[in-house]
Amino acid sequence: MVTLAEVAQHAGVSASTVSYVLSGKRSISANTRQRVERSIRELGYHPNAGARALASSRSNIIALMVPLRTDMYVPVMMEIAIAVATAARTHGYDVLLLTGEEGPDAVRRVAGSGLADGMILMDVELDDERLPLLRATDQPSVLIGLPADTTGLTCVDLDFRATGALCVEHLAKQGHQDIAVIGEAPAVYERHTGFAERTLDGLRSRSRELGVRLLHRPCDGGYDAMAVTLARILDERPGTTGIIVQNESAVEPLLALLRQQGRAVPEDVSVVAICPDQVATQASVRLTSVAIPAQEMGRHAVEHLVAKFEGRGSDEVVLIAPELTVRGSTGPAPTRP
Amino acid sequence: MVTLAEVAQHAGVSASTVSYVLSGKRSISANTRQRVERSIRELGYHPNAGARALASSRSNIIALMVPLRTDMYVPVMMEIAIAVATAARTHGYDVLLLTGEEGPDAVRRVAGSGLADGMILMDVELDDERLPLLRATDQPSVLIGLPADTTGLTCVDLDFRATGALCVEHLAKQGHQDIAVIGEAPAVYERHTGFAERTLDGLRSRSRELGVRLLHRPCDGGYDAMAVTLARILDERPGTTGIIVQNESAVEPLLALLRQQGRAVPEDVSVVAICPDQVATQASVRLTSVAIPAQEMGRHAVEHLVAKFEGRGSDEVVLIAPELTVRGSTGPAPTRP
DNA sequence: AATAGGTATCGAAGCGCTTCGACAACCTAT
DNA sequence: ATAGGTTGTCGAAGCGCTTCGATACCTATT
Repeated sequence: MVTLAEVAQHAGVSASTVSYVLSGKRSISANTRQRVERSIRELGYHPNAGARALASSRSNIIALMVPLRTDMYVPVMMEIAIAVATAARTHGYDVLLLTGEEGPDAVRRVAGSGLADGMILMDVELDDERLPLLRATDQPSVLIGLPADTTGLTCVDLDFRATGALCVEHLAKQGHQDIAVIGEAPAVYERHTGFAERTLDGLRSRSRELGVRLLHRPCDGGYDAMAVTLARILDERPGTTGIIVQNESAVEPLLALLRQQGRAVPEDVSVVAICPDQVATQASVRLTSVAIPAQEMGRHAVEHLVAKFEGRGSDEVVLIAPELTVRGSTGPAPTRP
Repeated sequence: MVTLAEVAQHAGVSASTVSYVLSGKRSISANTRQRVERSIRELGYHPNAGARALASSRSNIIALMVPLRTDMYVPVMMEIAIAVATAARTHGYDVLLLTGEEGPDAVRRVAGSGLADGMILMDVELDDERLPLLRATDQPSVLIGLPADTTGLTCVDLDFRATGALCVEHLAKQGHQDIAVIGEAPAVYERHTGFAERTLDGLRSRSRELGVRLLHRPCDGGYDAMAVTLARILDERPGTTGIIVQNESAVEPLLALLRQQGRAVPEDVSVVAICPDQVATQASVRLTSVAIPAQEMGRHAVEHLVAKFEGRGSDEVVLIAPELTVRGSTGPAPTRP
């Protein structure tokens, strides 16, 4: 392993000079800089991460806590994780992957050991058990998702309330009076996951304002669960003409079932999905949808965290405005025979 | 931040004694050990990761390189990543998430900086550009996936060759003579991804042995691509009665299309999928499938890597035997009218 | 001509831990 | 009673880096 000292010797300067070339924290003459850089290249020098962390008390690592669960939005989670990792690299940080397995203790461990300079938490619940710990340490952090109480926290999320409202609006504008919402798995609501409840909130209040009828039913993914859920919905509200789906793994089963029952999309039923664009465009019907901006969320989270590291941070809630893309699955409500 | 020295003082022992209590590398009297452990608890001490890494030249971190691409198997990748992270924790390691973004340089950077003690590479191509670098460093590593040349490498993978063979066998045994294979996206084959080619290999050689006709077509995910691919297949081989799918995002579109064309599964067409169990059980038809054992692969990879750290490692290729689970999507070939 | 202010570099201290050799203190077998 | 072995503990030396004065030189100002 090549060390700083070896580079210094090779370049004929002192170790501190090499360090300053690397960090740019003091001015170095062009001549010296070039000599040092050349030595670094020739020797194939890489600074030792541990030594660096010890001396500077900064690890240049961001911890990312992803949920262990696999009952929802897996591809989105993955996309966010990759976006975080990629964005972090552009700021000179690496990402440490923490699973839910360890629970809240992971927060303590990471903060205590100086393993990471800060952390990003995904899949935050409304009353998340990690939050008290987070507030207790002075560990800089950013949440992806919105807890009930955001005081003293920085959060990034899609504005799910607005998303719900937007979906209802779009359908109402086309004359749909009876709208059904196919939601996430029941477990997601039982956990009081922020985004699910907020979406529901937006859906309900906007439909109240617009005077349309709304029926919400949670639904596990998969064909069978969807079949049961859809049957119940149509039983309870036979006049349903608009459906909003917020569950990736229910999308395709829903479309298959509607097709099978001879209900045409969008002639008989309009469908709006809340899902990644990839799902919306690859479905058997091009779905009108509100996208989950995974990339953007990951990027924002990293940028806010890095800002905090540099002292320019502020506690703030960043809600990304939803965008509804009209594709082929929505149209005017059929006129009642 | 509490330090070792503070713990030592609090417990009335020397720093080295505390260190030995922590590492267990020298015997410590029960009395002393308890006093030290008590002090650790009372002070809320966490060893500093950087200092530890510097002094011991072990970081207790495993680097995991995931592909950046999102054109295939995203949920599987995520599942493997989580399995790796979880398994790593049980051995006292954390996981650093590296994306493909940085390319092969990441290998150099991680190896050079001592950031990680070893690395796990996912999504290995047959002739992967990271491999020469990996062989050049003495960085312990494990691949998930199989390159063309495995000398000096440790690899873990599902035996995709056997998987292909198994699928053909199952269909042939039921009397299917004309089998179509719906493969991964063309890009996957162009990249020479090991698993895709190996599967194909197994499919081809077994079908040759069994004397059944096999038609392989790559296919991008999504409904439209699937529609085109299926039409071509049925055009070219109208007598096709067995279909093998190796592309998660083609599964549901395929089933929808078959349904739409009035081809019953499994009465008219038998379908075997190569996909995670979750997909197979949640599809609109319970799919006979060969599962991708993501958990097992992640766990194996970590265990082999840890074994290498401890000097018990060996270069070896671990192929996990495929298991075909019969569900409702396969049956005897229809007798030709 | 003397001084102030920059700029470029060095030396040394120290970050918090691991680990090696030393050494008491005790036990056991002669 | 003594040599030889254990066992438990300590002190000190570093691991490779950052960073804080200090210093030496150079240019601009009075």
